[in-house]
Amino acid sequence: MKKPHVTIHDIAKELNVSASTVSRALQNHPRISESTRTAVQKMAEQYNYQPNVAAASLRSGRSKTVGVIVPRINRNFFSNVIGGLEESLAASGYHLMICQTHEQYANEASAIQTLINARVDAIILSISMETRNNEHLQGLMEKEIRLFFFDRALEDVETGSVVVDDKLGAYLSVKHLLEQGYRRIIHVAGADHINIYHARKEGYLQAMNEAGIEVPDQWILEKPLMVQGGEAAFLTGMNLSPKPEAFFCAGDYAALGVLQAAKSNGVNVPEDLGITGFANEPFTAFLEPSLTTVDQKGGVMGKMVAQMFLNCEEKTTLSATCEKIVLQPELIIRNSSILNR
Amino acid sequence: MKKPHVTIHDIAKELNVSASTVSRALQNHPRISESTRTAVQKMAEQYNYQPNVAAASLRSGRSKTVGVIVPRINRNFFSNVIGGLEESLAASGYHLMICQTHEQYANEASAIQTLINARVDAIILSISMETRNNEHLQGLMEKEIRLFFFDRALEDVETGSVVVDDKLGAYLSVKHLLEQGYRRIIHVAGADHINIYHARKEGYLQAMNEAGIEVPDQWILEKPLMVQGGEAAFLTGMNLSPKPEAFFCAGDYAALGVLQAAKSNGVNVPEDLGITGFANEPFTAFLEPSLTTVDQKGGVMGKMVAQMFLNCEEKTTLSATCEKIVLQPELIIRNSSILNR
DNA sequence: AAAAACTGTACAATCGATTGCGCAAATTCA
DNA sequence: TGAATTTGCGCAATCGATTGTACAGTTTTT
Repeated sequence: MKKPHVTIHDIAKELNVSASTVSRALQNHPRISESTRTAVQKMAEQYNYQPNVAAASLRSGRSKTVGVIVPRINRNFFSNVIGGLEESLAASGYHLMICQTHEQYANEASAIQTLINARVDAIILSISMETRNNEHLQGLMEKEIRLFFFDRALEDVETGSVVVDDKLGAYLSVKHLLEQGYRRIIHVAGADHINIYHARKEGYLQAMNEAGIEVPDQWILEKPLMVQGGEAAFLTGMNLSPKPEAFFCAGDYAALGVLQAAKSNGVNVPEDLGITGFANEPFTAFLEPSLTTVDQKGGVMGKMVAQMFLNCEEKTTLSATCEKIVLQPELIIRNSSILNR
Repeated sequence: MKKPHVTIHDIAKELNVSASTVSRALQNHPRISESTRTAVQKMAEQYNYQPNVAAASLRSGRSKTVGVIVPRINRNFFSNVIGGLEESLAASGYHLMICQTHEQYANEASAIQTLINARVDAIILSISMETRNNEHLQGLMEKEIRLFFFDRALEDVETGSVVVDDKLGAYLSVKHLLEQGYRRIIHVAGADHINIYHARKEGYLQAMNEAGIEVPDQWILEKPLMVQGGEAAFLTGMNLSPKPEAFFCAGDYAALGVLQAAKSNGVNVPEDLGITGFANEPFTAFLEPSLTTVDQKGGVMGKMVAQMFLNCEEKTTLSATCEKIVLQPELIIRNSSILNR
């Protein structure tokens, strides 16, 4: 007893008008009389008519869906962004199609193909660690699919983006450490070719520079930003002499690694060693000591990208798509970096 | 310089055959000769032909997308499930369309409508806290859209589901507490009309029962499973006399609330009070003491639902869709529940 | 009053892939 | 050799919505 979907033809037949009139009435086309318009709309309501997106998409070439590509969907930051995107876009009748790259370029390229194939109206992308060029994005230009970056962006692609001011976040974090009295501050850095990690390093260097502190190369430890990377950084760093007084980590998991290593080596945090992270992962609030970190405003970021896309859709000008929004990060000061003296 | 998408007609023209031949060749239709088949496929490859999903969907009525509805996408468990789903389904050429309910029935109903409207091939659902009946699911039957539940399921709907054995998880957790020597164990429970929370309570009761412990009503505290709920439960529970010796919480955040309240009230964990949670949120490993909890196998669950759906797609029998898979949860024993005596 | 402009609607093509039907050529069978 | 079957492929309808064009009837302009 399958009830088929109601079509405009069903409505048309019921009202003795043509399907095109129904279509126009539903779009509030000016050339449809008030009376038939309301009649059609009432009938559509009554039958719970839902337009067939496939048909509309086929004809119009626009699918009312947006593709989202993230490294991993189950990272707190990314799922927050997706949450924000979903809220804003669903309100305007758009759907989300989600792909993960697992930080691999090949997956990213195939996700792009998949989404082109699905005729998405736009792609919202945060590039993988492996991504260093934009070859895989060429197809989008050819097919005139809009592209937006968030958080991790390729510098040389002219397109809209919403990022957080990573340099500022790092700067604030390091400045805070300096104000607390920590001087010899190690930076546990991420892969330098990713814009955000590069920017975090820059912020670190600027803060140190302004404080008149020379940063030797050994103070910058590029590591995988995971617990193990943090542990490794701790061991390497604590072998220096004089010993470092604080670690500014470009990621929370690395900071966690440093913290755990410090504890198991009998180093007191924050008294003997200050630690700050980056990302405001939920667990950071519950660590002991709780971890100072930088919030990247994932939800807000998602909403802003959505808004940027929706703006572009309204004015059909395909230009003006390359607005670049930079959000202010928020330094969240917790116990891992507070020296009471 | 927009390059339009390549269609079967382009390929047909190039090879001087008809579009239908191209279509059949690409589907390995038996009535197409080996030679033209390979010629078509080679040409399709060369032109990087991608079928237009909208057109295929319109004609065939199947969209090659699956709708997923979760309470919140940025909860660790749900994003793990989605990750698992995405991996398995992408491999078979399916896309995911994701909606969140924010635990509200109205949102769930409208998400269903949205997905019906998008002509998804199936809907994979974990119901919201507010959902108590299946009225909003009726439309799916009429439209013959397959439905699968994961984790949170409605008992009275005949459809496939993958859940974790919540009762067992709770049982194992409470049994572990009992083996450690804790006797007066409070249960911080979730809303009882949700199958999973009901099952966790049952597991608790069974373990207590087997240990010959009578559970007075006051030991079961139904609270919102968040930090505040845990704090409230701690305060209520510790007012009992004799004082409880452990808290088994139906959620990790509630357990965190209990833990924090215990600490700020000078109650030592695990010496004076054992605590266990449920869900294996990432932060639980980093608490002090680290929190004993139950892992729900989110990634595996996602993969299994995906597999169940794919199996149904193969054999076009619309029956046999109501297989019910129950996964074994894993008790993760950490420091918050270990009494060394 | 004739011409011009506007209103309201229908017709039909279109988007791209799928598929039932039909037909000719090739092959098998009697 | 003629009939029956099989093979290979094209034609044309179809899915449902959109949209340019046409056209009759009305209203406005000159």
